[in-house]
Amino acid sequence: MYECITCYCGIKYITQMIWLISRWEEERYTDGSKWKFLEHKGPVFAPPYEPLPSNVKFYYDGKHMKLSPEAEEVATFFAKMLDHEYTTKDIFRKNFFKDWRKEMNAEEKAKLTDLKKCNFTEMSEYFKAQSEARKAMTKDEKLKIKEENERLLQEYGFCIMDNHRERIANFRIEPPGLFRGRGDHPKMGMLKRRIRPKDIIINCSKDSKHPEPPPGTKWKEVRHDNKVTWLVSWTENIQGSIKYIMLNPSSRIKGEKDWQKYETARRLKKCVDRIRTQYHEDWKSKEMRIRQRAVALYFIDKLALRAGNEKEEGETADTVGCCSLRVEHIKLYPENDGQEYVVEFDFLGKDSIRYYNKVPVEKRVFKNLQLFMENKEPDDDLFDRLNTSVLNKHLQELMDGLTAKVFRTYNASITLQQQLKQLTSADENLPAKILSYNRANRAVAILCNHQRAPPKTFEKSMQNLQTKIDAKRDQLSDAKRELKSAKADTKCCLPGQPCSPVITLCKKAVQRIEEQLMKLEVQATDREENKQIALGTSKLNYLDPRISVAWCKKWGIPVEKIYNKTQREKFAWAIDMADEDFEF
DNA sequence: GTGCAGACTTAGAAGCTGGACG
DNA sequence: CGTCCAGCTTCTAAGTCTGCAC
Repeated sequence: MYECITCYCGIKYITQMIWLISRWEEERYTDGSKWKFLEHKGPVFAPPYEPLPSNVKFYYDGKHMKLSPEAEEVATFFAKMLDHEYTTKDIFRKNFFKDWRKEMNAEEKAKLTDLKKCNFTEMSEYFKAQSEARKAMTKDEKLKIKEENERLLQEYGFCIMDNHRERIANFRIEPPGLFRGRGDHPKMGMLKRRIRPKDIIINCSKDSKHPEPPPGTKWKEVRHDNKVTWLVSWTENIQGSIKYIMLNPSSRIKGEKDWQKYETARRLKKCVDRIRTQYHEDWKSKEMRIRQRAVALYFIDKLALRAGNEKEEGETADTVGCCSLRVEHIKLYPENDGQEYVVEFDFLGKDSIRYYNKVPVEKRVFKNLQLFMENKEPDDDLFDRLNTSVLNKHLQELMDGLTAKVFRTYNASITLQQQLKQLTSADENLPAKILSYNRANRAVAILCNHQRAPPKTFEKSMQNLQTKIDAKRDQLSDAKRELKSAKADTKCCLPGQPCSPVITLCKKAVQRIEEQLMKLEVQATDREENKQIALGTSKLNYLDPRISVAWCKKWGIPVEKIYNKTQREKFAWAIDMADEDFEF
């Protein structure tokens, strides 16, 4: 018996033949519909607020004060974050206090006027104790919770879309709390409201069994829009944007889209030379807007910058992408460290991650940049005649489906392919090949500027690893010594004659330890090189998985070595279809 | 063109867990 | 058998891009 591998329906089949036509080859809709049938159970709401036990006290100006449940709940959000840097930031505190006051009753409002006089430490201690208690639970208790989670997952975590039972990505509604923006976000600390059934729009097919709202409540709306893929939506109160519940990356609908994305990038591969020639030409255009477009496109292509949409000032952190670069974000050096025409980039990109890079550029680009910056203030737009919509309209004319982000996908994937070719050598063993893979992955992560905060435990874990390596070295020299003495003892290990069993054993031991040592050393190198670089984002979003699958097949590397279970599920389509000669 | 809503992808951090290790 | 931490999972913010109204 074979269980269905194309979704989570659990149907058992007698033969595997059924998958000769895999789900990736099922017929696709041509009219813009995303599905014909959609049935699900709706979202899981955040658990209701549980008031604190009466012995956990809040103090204002040193004096105990009993808070109303509404005010108390918001206070606990702050208390839970007390150890976080956020709560020391002025904007966070100001926003929090303003929103907290809105939840207070008249009496509280009159009394609580200064956040500095609020003492949340007992609350904070209480939550810490709770989390300790959770950790200290018995196996049985933990198992119970696990089973309950599993039950919830089985009931709410799946939907039926067309003929498949699909996993839902985020079936739980975001619980209320304090907004944590990234970087210098002007709204950090604001209260994220609790979402109620009357905020929720349900999307499902007419002929499905509609999800029921909790007893005594109503949905905002139930609609049947098969031109979109979401199951549930609501409007969030911080930015007023819409949030969605959608399917897991393993689903047909996400997988097909992902596949399509890489196919678009492969089409770019076929015409990228032509496009490059054209923008080189356009640097000479007599129209300023065309020159700006051409220089911006050059950056997007060469440096894998994001498009850079305009953002509403004061609503979000001040971050930029290519089209929204300002004069203050670049510096020009006619000559720098022996190189000519160097541009220094220094700006905050998505998630307020700093992009810093010094790159030599063509003379024409350099001269154009000088021209664009003439008579401008530091906070003026570098490309004042350009925005993402103009740029994307132009790209659309160059190739069907071409937008700025396709360049990132294309350059990431082509870099991986080329790096793998360059770095993999046939005579290396498995750990070394995997190191090569990670290095190729790393080259892409650096190109895309995927950074992470160095893990808090980095230094320590590096030290631990070094200790292990030292121990392994000692072990190796011991093993070698033993081998030597074994040889001396038996004397005869003549050519052509089998060694004594003792010697064979010793030799095997040495070999095994050498391999273990090698593995540890490789691990140390890998980790050191990875200190501030995040590989996950590029692996998940930019690298055509078929390149990796082909590489694995070519070198006989089990795909599990580079993709964990979740990743294999997401990339099932690629694992299904790529053979070792796949070329991006 | 511009502004905005909407839908969807991309992103790093936080939280959790299971397997290695003493 | 308990501890610890790396790797995985979850979370949700922050982008991109399209389409529509004016």
